[in-house]
Amino acid sequence: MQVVIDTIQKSIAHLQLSNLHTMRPFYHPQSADISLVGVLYALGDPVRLQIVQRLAQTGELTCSDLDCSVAKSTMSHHFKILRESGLVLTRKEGTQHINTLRMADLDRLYPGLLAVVLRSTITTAE
Amino acid sequence: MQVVIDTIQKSIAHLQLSNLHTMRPFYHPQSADISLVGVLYALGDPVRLQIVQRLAQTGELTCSDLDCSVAKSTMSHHFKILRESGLVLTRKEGTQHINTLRMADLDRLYPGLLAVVLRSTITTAE
DNA sequence: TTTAATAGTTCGAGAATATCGAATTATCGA
DNA sequence: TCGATAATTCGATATTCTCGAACTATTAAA
Repeated sequence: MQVVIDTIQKSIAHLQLSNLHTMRPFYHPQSADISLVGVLYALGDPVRLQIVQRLAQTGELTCSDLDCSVAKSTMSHHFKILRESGLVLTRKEGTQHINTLRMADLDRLYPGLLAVVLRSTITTAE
Repeated sequence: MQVVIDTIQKSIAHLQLSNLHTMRPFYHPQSADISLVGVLYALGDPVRLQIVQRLAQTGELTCSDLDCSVAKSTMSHHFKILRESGLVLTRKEGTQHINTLRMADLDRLYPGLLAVVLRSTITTAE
């Protein structure tokens, strides 16, 4: 999956130049480049699913807002995958990175998907 | 994810005894044991997503009904994951294993999920 | 009843990905 | 400037994926 994403990113790298002026430090796919399989892949992990569910509740989250049963570096990795799959937007604010759900994009691309995921808000994060 | 599934399977193994008389050769989770994260994990692979999409179109599929760009053993592996996540039911018929979508179970557990997945039937199987 | 053919699984090795702790970068405040 | 905080990157180990080869099971033919 990662090799797939890498390939996609490389092939559309020139399109991302238009985002430079916004100074987002990380790669974020444009709406048109958010693939269903990539989103499902990102959601198919207990930790990441929980992140998304809590993001929907709280609106914003930083890496360390969670009671991390996993290491900090692993958390960073999970947020990277959420970001690069198009689920999450990360912006810098001081020393912390604030993440928000890309609700609008996702609802337009895959209407109902997040709704299903958020409906079962039982923390099935085993 | 696999370690998670293994743990679940082990912990509920005794419950599966009630299915013995149906002579299904493989592990199939009972409806109550189909987890959202497991389903999303199963769907988060290009090959498996395509399998599910084609299953919805054709109703039934065997391992070799697909133009496999992947090896036969890999295909078997993918069907195993679809089966053990609860997405697919596999029954033996002669020498072949016939797979069907567990539509009813999934629609009841996660209404709308398959609909979203099947709506984007553009074969985005990269 | 052998023999061969078909469908699928299992096994072992190498490639890819995940997880962790340690080291590094970046920003803010004293 | 010097720490403190937040998060990423790096290197090593562990898990998972993919493949071809070998194996099992079932059907059909000889």
